[in-house]
Amino acid sequence: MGRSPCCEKAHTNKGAWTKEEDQRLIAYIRAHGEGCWRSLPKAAGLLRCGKSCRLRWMNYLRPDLKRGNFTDDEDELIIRLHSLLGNKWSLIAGQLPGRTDNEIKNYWNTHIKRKLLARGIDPQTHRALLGGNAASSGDGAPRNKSTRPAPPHPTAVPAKATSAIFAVTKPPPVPDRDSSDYDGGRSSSGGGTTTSTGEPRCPDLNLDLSVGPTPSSPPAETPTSQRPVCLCYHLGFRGGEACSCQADSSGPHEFTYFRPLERGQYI
DNA sequence: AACCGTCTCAACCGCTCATGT
DNA sequence: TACATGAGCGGTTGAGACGGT
Repeated sequence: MGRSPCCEKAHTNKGAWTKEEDQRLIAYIRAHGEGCWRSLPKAAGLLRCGKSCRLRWMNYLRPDLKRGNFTDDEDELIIRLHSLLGNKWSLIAGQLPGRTDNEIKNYWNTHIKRKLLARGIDPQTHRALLGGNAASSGDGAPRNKSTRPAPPHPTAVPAKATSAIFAVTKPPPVPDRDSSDYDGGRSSSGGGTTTSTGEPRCPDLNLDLSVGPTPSSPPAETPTSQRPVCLCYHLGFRGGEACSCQADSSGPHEFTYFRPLERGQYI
């Protein structure tokens, strides 16, 4: 629709990446960082579309990726985050160091949906399934080509509002492009969820739920209803486990805490 | 061993959003 | 302000792996 293709498709490879292509991409990014994806393939001598290079790097080649099975804790965290955020895979991935949005999305579709259904929970709404027909609401039949996109998540933030509402409290910018969580400002790797050492950074759960511009001026007696919300607490992490929001409350935000979820409780 | 159905996950596609001019 | 461009996101696809018969 009037938009030029992202690359000259006639001269690009498609399908699985070869080892040689991987090596070229890795070598190029090591030498030059993740610059302009559009021009990267040519510069790196790859017959690939820039998007394809980015995807390959983000989902497979990044050195900080955690390969292997998801742990039960990760399962539960994904479920809880999904109940809050809906299909915002990049946001969810941002809370799981070393995991990619694509990986989580696949894992959700292949494992967690089924797990929730087995628990009698609708994977889209996170509510108890009613009777026998609830499984029809976009359940574990991802291969059905007639499957329509799931309806908007009842508890999720509307897609358009995400950027305004979830103004993630970011750490200071790190100029080092080697640190693979660099994302140029908005990325699937999650607004800097991990440190360069791979440590989880719970402060990134300090999602600012206030509508409108990210608060930048000092809050003079911020009304409770307008305070940022600490989701760590809601997710059951407050109090030293992984959340440092409380410590951050000396900063510009004074957090409002959601009551934590109880065992077996979903939103 | 061969066939077939199912599952998994890397990759693609089309769209939206952010940014620059 | 409007438009162009590039980056990123989420849904979908398809090849290969796997398990059952």
